[in-house]
Amino acid sequence: MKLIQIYQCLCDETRLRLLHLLMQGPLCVCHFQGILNEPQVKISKHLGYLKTRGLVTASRSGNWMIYALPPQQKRSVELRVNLACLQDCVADNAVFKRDLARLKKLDLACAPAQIAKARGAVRKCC
Amino acid sequence: MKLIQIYQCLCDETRLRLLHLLMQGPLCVCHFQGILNEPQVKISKHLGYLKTRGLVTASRSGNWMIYALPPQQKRSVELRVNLACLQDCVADNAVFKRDLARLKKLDLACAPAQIAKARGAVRKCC
DNA sequence: GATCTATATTCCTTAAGAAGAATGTAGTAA
DNA sequence: TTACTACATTCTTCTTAAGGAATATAGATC
Repeated sequence: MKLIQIYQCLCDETRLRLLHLLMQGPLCVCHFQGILNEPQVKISKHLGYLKTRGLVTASRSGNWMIYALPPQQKRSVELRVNLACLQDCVADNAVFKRDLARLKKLDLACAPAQIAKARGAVRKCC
Repeated sequence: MKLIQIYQCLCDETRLRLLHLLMQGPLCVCHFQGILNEPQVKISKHLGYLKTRGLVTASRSGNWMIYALPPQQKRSVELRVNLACLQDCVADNAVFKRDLARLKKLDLACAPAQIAKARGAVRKCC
């Protein structure tokens, strides 16, 4: 069942944090590293786990891999409902709030690669 | 985090079916056996898993163990939201609908022990 | 006390998952 | 070509989990 796979993705804190951040828009691996402050392997493997189960998509942009949630119209009902649910549940959580705060700071210094490129932002954003 | 434990409970189909049935009210192990058509060990162990993580409560009534969701006011926000979410997600699923149908049939022949007792129902309900 | 019933626990096997170290790779820059 | 950057994969170790067979236990019945 598809639903089970969603729950499997949701039962690890690192993955919850990744998904939570992705709800704000696409990001590349180095952004996650900076925000979560976790080693690259760990981030990369969890993103792979999410990708295998269809919860995120990946696309390359130069050296960067851009991860994103599937486009709205492609999200299953189960995914949509559970993402909303997740957001409710972690709204007051310190870790998740800090992640969001860091994301906002990051956005000022360095937008996601897609956007950064469009803006002609500095190359070495990560 | 408490939320993770909830998701851990939700990522097995058997446990989803158990929780889904419990949303209709308390049940004992033999009821689950009949409805899910799964061996006793399996049911019992999954109920134990749920109990350890606080998603269900257990109380003895004679030979029977009655399992139930925690009373409404004792359910965490996370649990409440996720149970509602689960109910939405499986509403159209054949397996879960069949479980509900069987539960209703079961109720006619043999109410949960608590109720059965109160009604003076036949002893050997399981 | 002996037996039966409903349920739990233990033991075993197998598989999946998490984490880190080391290494590989695709694309960029010089 | 060489070197660098961002990321992925492989290998190993450890832990958790699932399922079934066999056995144990608590309470009811005789």
